[in-house]
Amino acid sequence: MPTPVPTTASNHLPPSRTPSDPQSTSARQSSLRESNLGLVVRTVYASPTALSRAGVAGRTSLTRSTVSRLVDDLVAGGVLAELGQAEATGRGRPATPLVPGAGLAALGLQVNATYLAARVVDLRGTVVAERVEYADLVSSEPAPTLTRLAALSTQALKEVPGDVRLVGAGLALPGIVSADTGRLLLAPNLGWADVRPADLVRRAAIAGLTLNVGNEADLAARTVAEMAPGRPSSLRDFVYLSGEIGIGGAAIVDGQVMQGRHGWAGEIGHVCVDPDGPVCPCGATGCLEQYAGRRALLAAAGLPPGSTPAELRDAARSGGRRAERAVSRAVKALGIALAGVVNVLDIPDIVLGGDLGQIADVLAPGLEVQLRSRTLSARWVSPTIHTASDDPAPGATGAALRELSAVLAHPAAWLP
Amino acid sequence: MPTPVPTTASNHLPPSRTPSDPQSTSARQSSLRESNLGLVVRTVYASPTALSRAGVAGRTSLTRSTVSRLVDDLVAGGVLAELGQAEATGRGRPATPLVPGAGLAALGLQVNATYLAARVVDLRGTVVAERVEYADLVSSEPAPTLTRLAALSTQALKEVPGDVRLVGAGLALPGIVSADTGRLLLAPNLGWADVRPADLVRRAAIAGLTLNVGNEADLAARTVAEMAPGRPSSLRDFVYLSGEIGIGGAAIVDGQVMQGRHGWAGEIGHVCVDPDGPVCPCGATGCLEQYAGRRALLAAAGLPPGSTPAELRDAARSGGRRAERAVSRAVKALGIALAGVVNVLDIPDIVLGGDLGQIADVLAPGLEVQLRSRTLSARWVSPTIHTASDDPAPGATGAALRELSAVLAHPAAWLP
DNA sequence: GCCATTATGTTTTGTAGAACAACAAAATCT
DNA sequence: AGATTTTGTTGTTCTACAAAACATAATGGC
Repeated sequence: MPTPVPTTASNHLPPSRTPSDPQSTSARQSSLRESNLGLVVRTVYASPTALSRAGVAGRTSLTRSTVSRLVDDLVAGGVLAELGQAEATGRGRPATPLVPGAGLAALGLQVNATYLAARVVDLRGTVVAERVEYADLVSSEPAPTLTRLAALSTQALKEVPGDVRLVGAGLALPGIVSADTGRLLLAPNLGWADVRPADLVRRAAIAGLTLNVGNEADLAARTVAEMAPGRPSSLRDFVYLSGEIGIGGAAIVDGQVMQGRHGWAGEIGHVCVDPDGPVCPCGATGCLEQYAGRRALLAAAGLPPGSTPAELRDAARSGGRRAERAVSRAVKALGIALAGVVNVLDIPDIVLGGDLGQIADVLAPGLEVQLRSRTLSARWVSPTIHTASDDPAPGATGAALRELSAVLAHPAAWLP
Repeated sequence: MPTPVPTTASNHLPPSRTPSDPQSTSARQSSLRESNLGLVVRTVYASPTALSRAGVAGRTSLTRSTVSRLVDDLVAGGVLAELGQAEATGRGRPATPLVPGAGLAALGLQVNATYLAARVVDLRGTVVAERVEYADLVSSEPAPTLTRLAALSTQALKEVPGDVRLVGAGLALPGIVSADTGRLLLAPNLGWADVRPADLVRRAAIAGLTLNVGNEADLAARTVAEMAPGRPSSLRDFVYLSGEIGIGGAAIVDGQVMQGRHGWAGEIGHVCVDPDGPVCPCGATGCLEQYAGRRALLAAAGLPPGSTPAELRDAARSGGRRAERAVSRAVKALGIALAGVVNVLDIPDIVLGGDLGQIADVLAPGLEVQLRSRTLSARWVSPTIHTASDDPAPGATGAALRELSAVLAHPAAWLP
């Protein structure tokens, strides 16, 4: 059974607001060590090839002796591991390659309108265990749904080897979330409002850990920003669009999710695209969702509500007139909304995920044209559309990644 | 004459991108000291009342002895000063009040469509010297304009007492700026493109310092975020709108200007408000500027192009039909654009500056209604409109503040 | 095959900076 | 006047890193 870490599990989440000053707390000797532990860990994790102690010393400006001391502790704590086989590297004593440890992992859960998912991901980015269950959760009840999710989680946890320690549990939700109180304020498509998931999930189903909730798009965007824990992808700044029934979004700046004042940033789905457009359940008019959300797209294309995004894409590609019109209407709306975002945020890379990722190839060309003509910065940097990999439940992975990132940020808390 | 600091003057600007990891460089003993020096400085500066050494020790978790050592060095370097008179504070040995030093100051310059300005601001926020010259700089020539600015700067520097050390020089420009190369890429209203101001201003006019350029709205927003160097105002997160001929903007998150990928974030003036709206010189259609920029407002109100914002406001308040219509058209456009920004950034506080600040009282009521109906978060946090204080050249002050903030961030670099 | 060379990793010693504790200073309260 | 209280200073101890010497384990030249 995975062993929870009671002393540190509750306070390992970064504060809900991004800290402005580098160190707002006093620095003592131990902070030095903590900072350098983090530096060593991040250096090893970020490197595409396995580094040795000397390699880490070369990349950081630490000495070999210091790195050695720190690495020894990190290996003992399971954050790093020594790869036994020394690869032949020319002259000199062969190096001991260092890799992320496999002894620490995190649990990521997700509730979406069409599925439930539970995943356990370790520090290497390996999915240790996984359960996904498809279901229609539109206008569902929170309690029974979360009970089903807990069952999935329990099943997944049974598959986790006994020597793996769980460091945290996260839950991705498609709605407005108050991370500090652990409350889901509103999830229009689930029909949920003011729910505290931690109260409805048995503690045993999450290995006794505190359950940290988060917005689905924010967490899914993490899977784009990091290919594995601590290993940044080539995109450091991008806007992620999560197309489902509604449209969620997140802005990633320098690899970090932009939270905003309350953690509600990224609600691109309700940017106004046309003041005279259709009324949105949110109360405003002409919201992006009313043009590029799943329901709006399928309805405009004349497809039955149960159709898949792939069917829409195929219809548009094979010359279906209504499908083509629906797509070009969505492209225009996305172009207006995203151009505004690019102008305001200065982030010219857009990643399409969820439904929008699946129809990205019919959206991207027109969208790039729109963005080039509507963004001020296009004359210097051309906006680019990317497609997210089609993970069945990116929010679950992202929730686990968020928990694991706490280990990389402050490894000292997880050392014996 | 002010003495430049050659060894540190060139590299005291924060990197153009916000650093993601707290310490990406190795921490040694000296980093500890640097960090704590910064902590002490920020604690003293941020406090509304003068703190003693013991007071600082109480607020930070440093010991009195450590604070004492650090404060002694900071006083010697001019970053802090001891206030002679000990105020009676009850029992015990009277405390020595610590205040920001007056020995360090920065130069802030500004070029705008209607004026040139030069200011010297010290660490206490006192304007040591100032020159403002009004002029019509629409479609002007960069070289002669910057020569006039240099003359203003030279005059202002003459007024600076000899014992004041200048730590940096900044220039606020109304356009797209590439901070790392020191280049103004485009300033539509000045008619400037691809200008390197540092090449056109004599070094003597900026006391031999390197001239750091910045966007006017970004820098003006700093004057709202800080009432004095290191003293944060009550607003920690807000969107600043700088209404001039064009409309510039900046988003401030936790007291820091959001830069974006290239430092071009905040271009709210070119957010699309109506896809079928008028064509904008930028190439897009229905940009906010076409509704709420000065020219658009005056034209819609039927006032001559040379009119002031105050005249427009008075016309609208005294029942001028066309003026009223112009204002309500601008309110609607601002509402749509700002609602999008609030939805994406989760920053419900808006500060109106420049022309928009002057007509804020006729804009604010309607604008708040618009925002309440168009933002998703309004049901939990009501969006609020604020007005910036009517500083004649907020960009110049902000440019100086940015230079001074480098001293507060890394005081060690300025100690003897 | 043996020894120089080279790079990795460990041990030892030195040092900087903060905590801790004791003390000196300067006021108020009784 | 003496006890009390708070501020600021002066040693001493402790911790973590740097620097340098040393140990280790490979390759390469003869």
